[in-house]
Amino acid sequence: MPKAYEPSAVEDKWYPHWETKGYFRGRPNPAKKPYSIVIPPPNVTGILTMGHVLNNTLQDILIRWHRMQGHEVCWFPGTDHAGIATESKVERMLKEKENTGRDKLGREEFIKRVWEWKEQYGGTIIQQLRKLGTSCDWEKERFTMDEGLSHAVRKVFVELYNKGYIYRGRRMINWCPVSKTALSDEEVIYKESNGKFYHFRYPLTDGSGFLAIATTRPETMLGDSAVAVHPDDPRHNHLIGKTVDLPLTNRKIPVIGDEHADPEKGTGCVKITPAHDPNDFAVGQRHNLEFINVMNKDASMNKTAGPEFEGLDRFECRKKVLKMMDELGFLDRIEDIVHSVGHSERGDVPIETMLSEQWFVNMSELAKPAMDAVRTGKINFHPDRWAKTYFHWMENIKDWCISRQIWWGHRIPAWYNEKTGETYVGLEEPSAPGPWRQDEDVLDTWFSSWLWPFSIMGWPDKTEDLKYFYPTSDLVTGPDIIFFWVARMIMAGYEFMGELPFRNVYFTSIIRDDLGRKLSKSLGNSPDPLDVIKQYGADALRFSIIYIAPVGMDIRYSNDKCELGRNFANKLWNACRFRKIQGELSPNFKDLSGIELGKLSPDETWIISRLEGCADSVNKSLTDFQFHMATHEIYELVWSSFCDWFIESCKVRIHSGGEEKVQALAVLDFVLYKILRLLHPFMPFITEELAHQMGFLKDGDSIMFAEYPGSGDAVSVSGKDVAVIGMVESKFQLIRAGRNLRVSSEIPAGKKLNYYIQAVNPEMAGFLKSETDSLKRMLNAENLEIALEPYPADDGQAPSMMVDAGNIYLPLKGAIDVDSELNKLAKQRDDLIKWISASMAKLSNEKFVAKAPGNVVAEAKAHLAEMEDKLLRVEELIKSLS
RNA sequence: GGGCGUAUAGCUCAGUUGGUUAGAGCGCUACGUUGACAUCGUAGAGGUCGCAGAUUCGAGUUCUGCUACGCCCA
Repeated sequence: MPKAYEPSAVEDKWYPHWETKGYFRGRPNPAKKPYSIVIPPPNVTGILTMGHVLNNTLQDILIRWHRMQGHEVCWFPGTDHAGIATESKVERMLKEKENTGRDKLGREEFIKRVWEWKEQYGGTIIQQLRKLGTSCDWEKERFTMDEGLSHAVRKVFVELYNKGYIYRGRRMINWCPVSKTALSDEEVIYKESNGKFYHFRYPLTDGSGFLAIATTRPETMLGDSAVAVHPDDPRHNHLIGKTVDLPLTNRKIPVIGDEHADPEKGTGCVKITPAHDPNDFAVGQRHNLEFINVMNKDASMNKTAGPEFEGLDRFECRKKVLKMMDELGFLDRIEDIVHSVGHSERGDVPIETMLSEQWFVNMSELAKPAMDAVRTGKINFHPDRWAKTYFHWMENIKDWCISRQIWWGHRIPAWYNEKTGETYVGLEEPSAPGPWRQDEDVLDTWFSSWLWPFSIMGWPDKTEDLKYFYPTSDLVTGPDIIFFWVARMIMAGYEFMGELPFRNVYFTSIIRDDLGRKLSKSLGNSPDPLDVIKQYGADALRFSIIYIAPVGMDIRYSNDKCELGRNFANKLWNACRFRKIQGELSPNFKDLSGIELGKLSPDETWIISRLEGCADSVNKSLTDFQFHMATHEIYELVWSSFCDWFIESCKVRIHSGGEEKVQALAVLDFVLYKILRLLHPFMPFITEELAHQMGFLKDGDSIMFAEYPGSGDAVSVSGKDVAVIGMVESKFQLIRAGRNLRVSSEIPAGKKLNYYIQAVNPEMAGFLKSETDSLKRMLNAENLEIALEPYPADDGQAPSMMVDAGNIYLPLKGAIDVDSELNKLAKQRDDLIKWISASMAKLSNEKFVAKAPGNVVAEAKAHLAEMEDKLLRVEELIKSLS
């Protein structure tokens, strides 16, 4: 074995092996319990990001953990077609490479080109996920535009239409002027921006004065159809019924009374543009106003805006309107404000709200069972506070705008009869006499994603997979898509399957850079996971990112944090390397068969109990989705308990040879194999490699299917063991004190020393004597004297340390700094006195004794006794020096 | 404006139903290549747990208010 672990060759070897052997396959098997996860489908255009790394590592941990527990496991992978993103990406490519585009090519040809692009470049991320070690059942990979999934989309559309949930209507929608399509409310991102409040005067037609209004969007005044004042506002309500001459147009518009006008805000007058603002739309409906659309689809001004403005971009138009209003003397003043402006997710420009004919889903009925499921705990969110966010959205759920004015996606299965105007919605083109024209629009990508948990399994066919693997077990995803995806999947699950889609939802943290900034392409602070894998190894990346992920908060990540995982892998590697150097594998490594448990050394009992405890709490942590805690447990077990203490102390037993060595090696093997299995879900590659290198597994076997350590298989924990384990801990504490004496006396670690130990009681003396060899080795001592008496004064004075097991002295033949030694002891004495007096005060408090639980009082008493005992010992040490 | 969250060591974070002297990793200091590992070892320093109250025998932990920062929704 090389001195350092080299991940890349190992990773490149095992992944194809696992995959070609079909180890990732999940097939319905009535003899086993099913466990399934559907991947949150990444965009087919996407590449692997740190967010995917975190998300998919967590899923793989759950998947591998359950697989090792003997469940029939299936992780369903795939990608979504990301309508707007993919379409604009391909269009950009076409423009650059061939100087052509969507409109030049025509619908059919353009879609053909997108498919070609998808076949050639799409799904990069699927290959990249393999580098991470994800054990998805790749034979089940699906794409949201596959025929089966498309059929599911059409079927759902038709069903909801027939139920009256889907309708077509002219409503206020969010419009992206760059992608030139409608968006759902969720796709609008509000950003705090600096803007201006422009104060205008509109002249009353009767010449009796002006109405002062203010707007952030002057260009929309061209579409104003009223000015509203509050009906109870004494300043203005006498004007209701009059008209104003809308400047820059030839229109007279009415002054209306409506409660939308807030007397507290500004002048109390507000301009009403019903075709370009959702609130004004409502006012327009109430008062039967004109809906005047003044914009084109690219947010330039249209003919209705007037000849002077037609064709101008909305921001150019704003400038022109301002200039002209100023010249007319109608511009009062301009005020700087900060307000939040809706931006389009993809185009990153301010969206337009406008009136448009679109398809919608009425969600109110769908939401009911979905809310019940979370409320009654059929579905659990982790961390559970996300349920509050969920309920807030669900209780205020709005109709979902699902039509998009793009070509890449599922075309809406609606046809219009060009003669009769009749609308037909169905799975196939209508056969009735036409001519029929199919709706031009496609559906929101999420309208296919929300079916993912069952469409991926072949719905609407009643497949074996559906029967066995649905509902899925857990879902792992980001909280940013709780509305887009999670909530809608729950609704779809109940509506179409009559059942929940998953039982647990784990919301991941959001990854930021080490300065706390969001990772983004434009900032250039987005590490490429493949580079990280190359540099540190996939196991290291996986382990590190889980280890540093705080519970329910954002992760601060930087590549150098992967050193933690890399070093840990190397530590494990070298522990195994050490074991290999000692000789052949023990035949009873699996279960210690043939070794009499009563004959285990105290250290061996201790490490086995540590191991069992760790396995228990790792299982518990994973059950509670506390991944971070699980990695900390294992890290501590391997590095500290196993390597620092157990391996070091067992060396003396190995070197002594004979039966002791045989047993020591057997325990080492037993523990190591368990550690590898415990760690496998987190670090799949190195654990598989080491399990084979060590000989724990035969050539044809995989650690993927080895039994996961758990509480059922404890080798020994009895009352006697508990006492032994406590003594072992005391021994380690004593060793630490002895080493401390060496360092503070500035004696090189390599120099052999003599120690004198005064044990705290005969039992401890007996134990320490039986542990002389291990103590000597770990203290690097030449000689060790263990007694019940204090260090004899006639040998001169000696620096000492007091610990639970007793006092340890470092005889230095007079070379002792009595003053500093006395200082050290005095400090220890003062600390003890402080604690004792606090402890006594507590115990003499009658209320404490009366009200605190018995065990707490007993513990406090025991503690006090212990402190008092220690104080006596310290005072004796001080006396011996002075 | 409404909601959610966070504040503990220089940094990033743990800290179970309140109960001994509050922990880890990184960083820092000193020493060290002793036959697994310098991707390492040994030892050490470092915290009035954001502020102010309240409840309690007892508060990092519960409650109220405040401050600061972050996210979501309008």
